[in-house]
Amino acid sequence: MKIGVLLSGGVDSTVAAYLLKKQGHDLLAFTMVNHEVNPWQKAALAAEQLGIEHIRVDLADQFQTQVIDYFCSTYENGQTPNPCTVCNKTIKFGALMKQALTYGCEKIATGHYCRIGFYENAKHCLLMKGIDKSKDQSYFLYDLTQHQLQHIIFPLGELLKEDVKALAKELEFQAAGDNESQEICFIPNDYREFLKGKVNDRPGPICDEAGKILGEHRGLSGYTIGQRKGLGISWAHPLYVVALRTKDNTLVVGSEQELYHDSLLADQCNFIPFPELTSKIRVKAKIRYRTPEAEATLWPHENGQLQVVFDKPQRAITSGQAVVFYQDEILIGGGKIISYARNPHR
RNA sequence: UGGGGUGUAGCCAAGCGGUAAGGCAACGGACUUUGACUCCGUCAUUCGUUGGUUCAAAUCCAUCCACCCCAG
Repeated sequence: MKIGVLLSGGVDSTVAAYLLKKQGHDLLAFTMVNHEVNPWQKAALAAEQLGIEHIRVDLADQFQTQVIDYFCSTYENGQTPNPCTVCNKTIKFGALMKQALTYGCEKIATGHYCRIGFYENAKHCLLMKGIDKSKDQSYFLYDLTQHQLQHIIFPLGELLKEDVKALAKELEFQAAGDNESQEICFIPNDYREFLKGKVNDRPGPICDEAGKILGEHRGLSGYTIGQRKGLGISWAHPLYVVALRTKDNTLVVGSEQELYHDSLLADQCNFIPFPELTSKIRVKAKIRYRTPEAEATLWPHENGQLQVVFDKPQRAITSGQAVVFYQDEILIGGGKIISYARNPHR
């Protein structure tokens, strides 16, 4: 089979490509050029080591409008963006996949720790967690469509990260010694620096919920719900960001206890095994990557929105982030958090 | 210039004669394909000043300084 591999040159994508090649597939590597920081050299080196043809796809413009502009405007609105989910949907498994398909590839492979399942005679796909639960990246893919999933292969879905790492080392891949940390791919280090001049915000007051002024913030885009570091306020107990009020440019802080809420509202929802939610269902929901799943009930809401009611209050529900729903291994769907709320069904 | 009170790290603060707790903040690291959280580590040779008592003082005494409160 002719397969396009999305190659970054890191451990995961390199090993993914290697495994497919070993299986005898006809490979073509694709690396996108997005902005400033790009791993082109690294990817090129990996492709050379793998002995596969490498194609560079310039997606800088699309990346700018779809991901970076979204990133900045979300911060400007007092929300916290999740660029990876957007990039996966519109760039990696969007524009880049489209390109790869024009080269005659039947499938696209990446180094994600996820699995694809099938049902109804392989007419429909399921997105499932990777076997390695500590590395599972399905969260970032909740917004993919059936069409996208049908063209995807995840060679690492059945593997453990440590085995992948060991294999990379054994094969003497250049990336073998790389550390995990990626941060935001288009931002070298500090996202706050990156936003300077791109986001229109200014210093303002830091208050508690009673309105008492405790300090000054450096612009709301530098903060997110649940954040503790960087407030610069010494208090009897740690203070956390509880709300970003754009209307009066105020950062509201409070105690940890004030971060817990048992319900949220989401929109722009996507469901993978079925087109839409028509009645309530029980799921396990994740309100952010690397937070344990929590028992919850999903209720259809007006305007295609969704009410998520947790059995137990969740910490720091943040608008702009993705909520993703699971039933066992299967990713049911997800949406974008608009707000937290009081449980209306209690 | 009468009376009372307080002065311990950037902030709050324990200590009350035996050789400087803790919290917050900050900084560093770990974790991490978002932003966070979390975790680990670092952070006063010194207790407003200067003297004195004592084997030993942040702790007792005196002095001066600063700030606060009440009276004028």
